[in-house]
Formats: sequence, structure tokens, C-alpha cells
Amino acid sequence: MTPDELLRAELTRAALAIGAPDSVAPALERPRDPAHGDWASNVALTLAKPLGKKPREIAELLVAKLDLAAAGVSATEIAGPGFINFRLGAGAHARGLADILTLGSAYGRTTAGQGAPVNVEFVSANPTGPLHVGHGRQAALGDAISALLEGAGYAVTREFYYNDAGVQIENLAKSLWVRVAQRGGVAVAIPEGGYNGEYIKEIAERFVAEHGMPDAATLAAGAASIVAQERPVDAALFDAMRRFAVAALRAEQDLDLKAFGVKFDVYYLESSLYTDGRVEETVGMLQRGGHTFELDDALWLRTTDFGDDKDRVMRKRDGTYTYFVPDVAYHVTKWQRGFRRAINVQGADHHGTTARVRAGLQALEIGVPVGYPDYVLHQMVTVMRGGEEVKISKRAGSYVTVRDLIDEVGRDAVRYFFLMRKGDSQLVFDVDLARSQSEENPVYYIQMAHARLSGIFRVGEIDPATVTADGVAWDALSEEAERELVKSLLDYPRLVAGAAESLEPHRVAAWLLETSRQVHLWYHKHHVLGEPEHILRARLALAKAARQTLANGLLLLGISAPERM
RNA sequence: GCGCGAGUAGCUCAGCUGGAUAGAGCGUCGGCCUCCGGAGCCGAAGGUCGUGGGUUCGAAUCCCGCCUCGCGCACCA
Repeated sequence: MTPDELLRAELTRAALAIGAPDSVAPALERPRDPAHGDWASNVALTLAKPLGKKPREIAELLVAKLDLAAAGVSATEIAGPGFINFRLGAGAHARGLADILTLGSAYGRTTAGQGAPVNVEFVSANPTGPLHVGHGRQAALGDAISALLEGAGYAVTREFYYNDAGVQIENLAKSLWVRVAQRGGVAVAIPEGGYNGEYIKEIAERFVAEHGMPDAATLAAGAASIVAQERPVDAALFDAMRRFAVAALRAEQDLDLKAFGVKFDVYYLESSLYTDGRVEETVGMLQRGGHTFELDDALWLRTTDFGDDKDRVMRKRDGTYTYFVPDVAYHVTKWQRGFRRAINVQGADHHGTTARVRAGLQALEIGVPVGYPDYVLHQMVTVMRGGEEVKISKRAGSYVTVRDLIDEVGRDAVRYFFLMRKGDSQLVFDVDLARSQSEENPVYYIQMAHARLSGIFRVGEIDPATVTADGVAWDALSEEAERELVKSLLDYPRLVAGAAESLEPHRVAAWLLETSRQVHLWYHKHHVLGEPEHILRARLALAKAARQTLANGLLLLGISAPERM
């Protein structure tokens, strides 16, 4: 039992003894102000109504009933409207460090998820261009959420879904055709809806290098078709270009993700939903279920029956399906693959799709719960460079890529910057600031704390493996800075559990920064090496525990924990 | 117009799911290097938590109205 669990149990016992309802569940929290003790409880305030007494009076009754020694409490005080503040004995907290030393990299991990499979889908960028900053935020968020869930005992599958057919890919192929034609001397411009980025020119160059330059007449005829909003006449050549462009951009994105240190377990292709018949099957099921209707030569789904604000077209007048049909079919596969929990990390610009995907799944009546899947939506990222906002437009080809950011400020800093804020907040990524700040960057501050702690062992020529909790005089950790640091370290499991439950990695980022502050403060004020034996041993144990916990937190965010900088 | 999100220090943002005197980084001002790394530490100034009501012992946090900003509202994806 940890000190707070012990205290909570004792508090519950005392509350029942003075006549509290059986449902009483005393809450313990860390007072904002350390002067208010190590733990505080508002239980007397919540009991005021059921017991019909004044909060302070109840607090006094409770304290009288408490077995302080059993709870490891050295002092109590009743404060304010009726808070009970508890101060733990000097060693009571520090003894908790033994857990950290024993558990090591497992400290903060739990088995709460009991190995249940969870699917986390993120990035899911279509192969029509390099990954941009928005994808970067999503990659950092999705990967950290996955790590948090793994740490909470879930079996996580990181999944990337992409559209490799459809209109956008058609436009991509047309754009490539135009660039190849331009190289072949045909005067033609990128069509409406096409992609203007420089990278298409590079792909055109490579296409010609590998496949040879197609003859001018074919290119010119195809270009004319494209201008006329048709597919080029030479379907075989066009398909070759489409496949080439998709493969080239997928390869580029993989390099981006590799540079960012993100790995996916599954890449799911939209086209496979058509080839294996799942799209047709889904449509059939919806029709049989009676939730569809025909109007204006199109097939509609009555999504308004399931909470959407308007009905949606499934099959267009031209006979093709809207994107949302394969999207529903795709989520059916998640359910069928055994994921009772699925989390989609997406930009807030996709939030319009959440209601209709959920509605589609409900209309199938296959037992999918109402709120399936979960969505974690992050707000937009705006990029500032040279004091001006960089307008992000794939078609215009002007935007900042993930690779640009990593090259400029480093992977660790990019990850931290994307994770230090709650996804609900819009994010201004000032590239110049991120670069110029690099020496006083929060991520370096945190890594420095880890490096300094490592330095103690390096300089002292002490193998950290030899530092254990055995026989450590915990009372020796009596300095204020030590007590505060210990408290932060012991809060870590609770913090991580909360972050995992709420799918909010930024809580870990904030904890790392605050704890690093305490490490620097402690390091600056108190020496380890050269102190008397009992102090040396206690402080080495603290240094090792702090270093371990910082490393565990950094790992969750995908940030390295360097031994030296 | 409707939906989602945001509005907290000069700037960028936290605020542990309702607690005590609202915090951090950057920026500004002022201090600290015989010391395990100064890539650090200490201090100061800086707030009507957008706004008006409500709920209760207690509200930045929950509910309602209003204002401002972002995103979305296709037989595009």
C-alpha cells in the first residue's frame, strides 16, 4: 500500500465511525501550496450535508478518530472551511522511492487494460504529398497516446489508413502526367484540382528515368484529355503513372515517419475494401436494414435516425460511392478484427465526419456501441516563419513539412512542442522561435535534468545497478527540495494513469517540465558525492529514482533521455 | 444560420475532471560561477480567468444567454 492509499483507508474507517454513509469515499489531493501539508482531504466538507453538522466540527471529530500512526501521519491540521491537512513523517514519503528502484522501467505501468486490443489510427495521410505540420502533430499525438495505452496494459495496434484510389489519386496521376508531358516538350498546365508542388516534378524526373520518356504524341493527347477533364486515352500508361506516384509518395512519407521515429503495425488500403467486396457488402447490409432510400437517382442513408444532422448520399448519381461508405466499411473491419475500442486521431477539420461514421455503424445493427469509434481531434497548426503565417496549401505547394521541422529543430524538440499542449488548443508553431530558442527549449531543460542525474553516477564512478533501496536511511532525505522532488516522483503513476484515461499526453509533458525544475533546484542546492555515507546513499537512491522516472516519462512521449548532452 | 473547439499575465500555454492566496515557459528588470555540467539557480514586476446570470459551503472548472476568433457544414476526400 502506498502512503496515500493507507491514509485513505484510515480516513474511510474514521468517517464510518462517526456515522458517515456507507458510500463515503474520501478524496485526497496534493495541496497547491506545500505549506498545507503533503495531502489534504475535503471529506469533512462533503459530509456536512448528510451529517447535518458544520464542516469544521466534522473535521475535528474525524481527526479524533484517526489512528495517525497507522496512517504514517506525523501531523494534522484543520484549515479554511474544513480541510484536513496531513503531514507525513520524514521517511514515509521517501520509502516510496523503493518501489521506483525495484520497478525500474516498469514504474508507472499498470495492467489495467488487461491486454485488451485497442486500435489507434492516426496520420492516415493520403499519398498525394509529403507529410505536413498537421500530420506531425497527429503523429506525435497518436504515437504518445498509443504508448500511454500500452503502459496502461492495453494491446495497441498503430494503424495508418490511406486512400490509394479515388478522385484525389486520379488528380495526382493527372498532375504527374502533366509534369512528364512538360518534360517531353508539351505545353500544358497543371489542371484544376491538381497538385502544384515541386515534388511532382521530381517524381516526373524519376518516372522518366525508370520508364523512359513516353512518345510526345501520346503525352500530348493525354494532356488534352486532362484539360478536357477526362482520363488520358492511354489507360495503361496512366495507371503506371498513378502507381508510380503513389509508391513514390508512400516511400517519402515512410521516410518522414522514420525520421520522426513513428512505426505503424498496419497500413490499411482503402482500395482493398473495394477489391475484397466489403464496400458492396456494407451497402447491401444497410439496404436490407431498411435505413436507405432513393432520391434524385442517388442512394441515401438515413443517418438522421442515428444522430447526424442531415442524411447522407452513399451512391452518387454516377454510380460511384461517396468516401463515407468505404469509411464505414473500414470501421466495420476494426470491429470484426476484435477491437472493442478504436481511437481515431484526426485534425479538427474532419470533425464533420465523426457523426456520420458512427451513424453508419449504428445503421448496420451489428452490435457496435453508440460512441464507437472514439475520436481525438486536435485543432489546427498554424506555422509562423519570418514573422508571417505560412499558408498551408497542398495544391499551391507551399507548406512546411514534418521533415523541414525535424531538420531545423530536431526530432525530440518537434515531438515535445507538439505534445506540450492540449490537442483542443490551436497551436502556433513559430519555426524561427523554435530554432532560436533551441538552447532554452523546455525539451533540453528536461533532457538536461536527466543528463545531470546521469552525470552524478558517471563522475562518482558508481554503477547505478549497485544502488538499491536496501538499508537506505530514508529520513536522510529531509531537505525541502528533496521532499518536493520525492512527492513529484510518487505522483507519476497517478499522473500517467490519468493521462492514459483521458488520452492527453500533454499532462506527461507538463509533469516532466515541473519535475525537471525540481531536479535542477535540488541538484543546485544539495550535493550527492562527497556527503557522509548515510546521506550519500539516500541521495544516490533519489537520483537514481528521479533519473528512472524522467526516462520513463520521456519514453512515453517518444523523446530520448540522453546520458550527457 | 447550425455544429465542434478556443477565449486565463505583454506573448505561448497549463490548471490534476468543483477546493484554500489562479501557475509555468518566453519576454522585461535585478542578483548568483573555487562547487557532481551556469544548457543552471534565486528574486521582482505583471490577472475583472471574454461577458452577464444561475447552481452550492465553495466556480477558471458545471448549466443558460451574449460577444470574439478558428474549423466544419457537397451526389469532394
